[in-house]
Amino acid sequence: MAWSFSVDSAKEHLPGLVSTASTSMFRDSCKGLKKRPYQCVGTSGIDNDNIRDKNRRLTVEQINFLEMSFNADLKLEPERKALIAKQLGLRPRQVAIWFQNRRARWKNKQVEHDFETLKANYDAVVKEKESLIKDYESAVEDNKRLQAEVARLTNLLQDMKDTDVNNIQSLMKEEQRSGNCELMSPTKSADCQSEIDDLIMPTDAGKVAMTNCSLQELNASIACGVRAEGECAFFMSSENVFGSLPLLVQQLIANGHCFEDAYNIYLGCEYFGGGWR
DNA sequence: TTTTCGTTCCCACTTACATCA
DNA sequence: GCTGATGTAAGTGGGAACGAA
Repeated sequence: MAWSFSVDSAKEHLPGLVSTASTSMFRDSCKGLKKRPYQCVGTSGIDNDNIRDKNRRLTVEQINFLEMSFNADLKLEPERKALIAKQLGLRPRQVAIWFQNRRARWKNKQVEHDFETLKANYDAVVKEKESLIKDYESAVEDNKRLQAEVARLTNLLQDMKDTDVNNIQSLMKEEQRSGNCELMSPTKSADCQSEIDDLIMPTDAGKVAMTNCSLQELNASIACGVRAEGECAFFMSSENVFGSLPLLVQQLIANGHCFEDAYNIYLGCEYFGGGWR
């Protein structure tokens, strides 16, 4: 195909539409494969209709009308296209192209919006995951600490059983005989056997109440004679706190054990030994 | 009834140009 | 005035749908 173009004649006939810059581009672009109608004209010369369309921007009014129409319906039926084209003074092809490009822009916006939504959801999930990991690590630490405590007490108890089991049992029997422990006294124990069983010898070892309670708390619980859930349970006379403690506990404390360990050992003997009754 | 062909439309991608900082 | 980034009108190629022959 032979391309024929005269820049001078174009400038002469269409001075407002053919700038120096665009004409140089015009020549270059004609060497490319993709050409616009206004760029490469036939031997007949300039195509005035195509030149007129040179990347003409739509007016604000045209765009507003097209936007309104687009918002009403993204698709464009042939009848509507013809009507819009007539109303705006555009070619139906231009209206169709505008709708195509507008749909593409709309789709891009949708993709962006979807991306933002997904990103927000992802961030929330990550945050929740971090929180769960923190909780898990805290639980692992607690578990380690409790296991160490169990091991320590088990060892302590084992040592006591190995060395003093006979002594302990005799002490406990002596305590039971003396009636020092209210609930464990012969008279009380008959009435409160089920309570004692629940307290001292539960079927579930985990229910044995062993907590860190101070001597004051201990005294208070003794005075009230009430065993709150999860508290150390002493059911003894309250005249003299130390003197009312089980003999085993007294002896352990006298031997240098702290109160908590002494009482835990006492309960452990109750639970594991069980032979004093 | 099935096949073929032409037309139209749409989409994704690309190009060329206008505009702006 | 030049330049790069961005927005937009329009070109291109391919596929789908549809009707006529």
